[in-house]
Amino acid sequence: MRKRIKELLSTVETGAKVTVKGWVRTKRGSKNVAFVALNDGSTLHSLQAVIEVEKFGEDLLKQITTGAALSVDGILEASQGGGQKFELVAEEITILGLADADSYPIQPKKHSLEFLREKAHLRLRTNTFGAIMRVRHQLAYAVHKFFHEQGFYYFHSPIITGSDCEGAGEMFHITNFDLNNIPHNENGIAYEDDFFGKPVHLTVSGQLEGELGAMSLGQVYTFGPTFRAENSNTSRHLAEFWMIEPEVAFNDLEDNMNLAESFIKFVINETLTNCQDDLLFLEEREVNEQKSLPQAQRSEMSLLERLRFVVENDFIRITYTEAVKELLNSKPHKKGKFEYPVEWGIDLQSEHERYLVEKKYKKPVIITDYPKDIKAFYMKLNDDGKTVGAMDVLFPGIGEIIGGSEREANLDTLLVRMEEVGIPSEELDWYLDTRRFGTAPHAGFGLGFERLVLFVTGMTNIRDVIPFPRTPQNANF
RNA sequence: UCCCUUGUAGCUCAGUUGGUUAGAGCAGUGGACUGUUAAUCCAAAGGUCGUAGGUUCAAGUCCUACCGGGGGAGCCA
Repeated sequence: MRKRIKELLSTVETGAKVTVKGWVRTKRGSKNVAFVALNDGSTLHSLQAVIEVEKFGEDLLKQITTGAALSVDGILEASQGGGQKFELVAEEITILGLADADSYPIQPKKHSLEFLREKAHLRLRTNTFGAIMRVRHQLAYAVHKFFHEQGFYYFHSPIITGSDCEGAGEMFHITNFDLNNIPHNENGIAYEDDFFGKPVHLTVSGQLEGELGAMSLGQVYTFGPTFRAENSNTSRHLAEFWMIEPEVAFNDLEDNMNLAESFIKFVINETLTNCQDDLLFLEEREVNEQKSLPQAQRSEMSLLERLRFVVENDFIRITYTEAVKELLNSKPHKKGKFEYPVEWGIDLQSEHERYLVEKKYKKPVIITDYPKDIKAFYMKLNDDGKTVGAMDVLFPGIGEIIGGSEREANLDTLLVRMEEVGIPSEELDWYLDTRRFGTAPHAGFGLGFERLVLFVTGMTNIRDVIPFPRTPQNANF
């Protein structure tokens, strides 16, 4: 019977006859005996198969190359060698699939992440990407677990959206028109002849629909793919990414912050308890990676220390106004080190956020109550008339990991804001109905799933924490 | 989109102020080896130096453009 390696390695029982199927990581050995590291993806660890050369013959052994798929029947025994607890003494070997050694690109050696990015379909077979993907899964599972246990409902906001005024970024257009022959009428493109009868796009946010869910089911969350057609070429942006957006009726900004903080702590803690091997491997990987960096650029804490630190410490909570005051009093500002000048009303730049998070507080920081002019129309206008009930959660190395707010519940105030920003109210009539009928305070936030995975894995490029990244000029696989 | 940086063997890299036939490690191939741990040892093989122009007696090296990669910025999650 086939056993997964993860199961086998957690057993204490030797002498059992088992079948293992997996892919060859390395083969080594001498004249009489060969050792094959088999990995089946269930765990970081490979199982060493011990193969008597005489018993199986040179011809079979030659076919066992890095990347080949094997089925091995054998006896699980305590290992004679030092590198592992157990090994599988082979009794029968079936080659399920060959991997031509000349052309298989993944070698048992260190590859650069850049090279592996070009082989995204095969990089998943490396220790690093196996670990990342298992952690990613654990985080996704933890997201559902957290919300389910807190009484939230998983709410499926649409991927295809017809509202073209969400203002969260450039949108991808969807059409069924023959692009070489787009129908026109006197007003231009004849959208009424297209599939949906009007211009439609891929969603840039499920929030507005999420609010409808919250204003009926009480508390909901979305967790789905999100698309931005921005020409962003950075290590923190993807054209297709996964976003988590909880929305809670009757919550205010403070509740929202509490939810965000406990949520992040919960999901990180789940990986600490369930992904120890993978996290330890990623921690080691990071240490090796940073050896080539000057001391000043290395992280002060190891990966696991950072994760525990986030779980065990309260996030700093300051208002935008306090943050600006802090920046004005900071050394880099006084010495003129900031590229962008600081004054009340500006949108905080990366360098400002970095200073607060990485230099000043050295903790996750929640900044609230931003000037209304630099935030979205749906955020609740504060009593001062100048700021809104927004909150951004900033993480070291990542920047903004969460953006959220208490929503404007008052219809008239919301209409004024929409007019100021230039969003025609007819476009969002359905959304405004939440304020017309039984409006109530409510709040929510959006969390970029890949940014969370970045933080937990210690990776530095967002293209390495999603199986098949989509970025400008790149949609392979 | 802007700024910086980079492109040499399958991979990771070296290649001096421009100078003769471009090197190494790893992988792969052939062989050796008493249970290996990124096994080890020996041997042969592997290159249009990103592409196109230009400067020069001479270009991997200098200049220009384009293409690809990376980092930073903007936009954001």
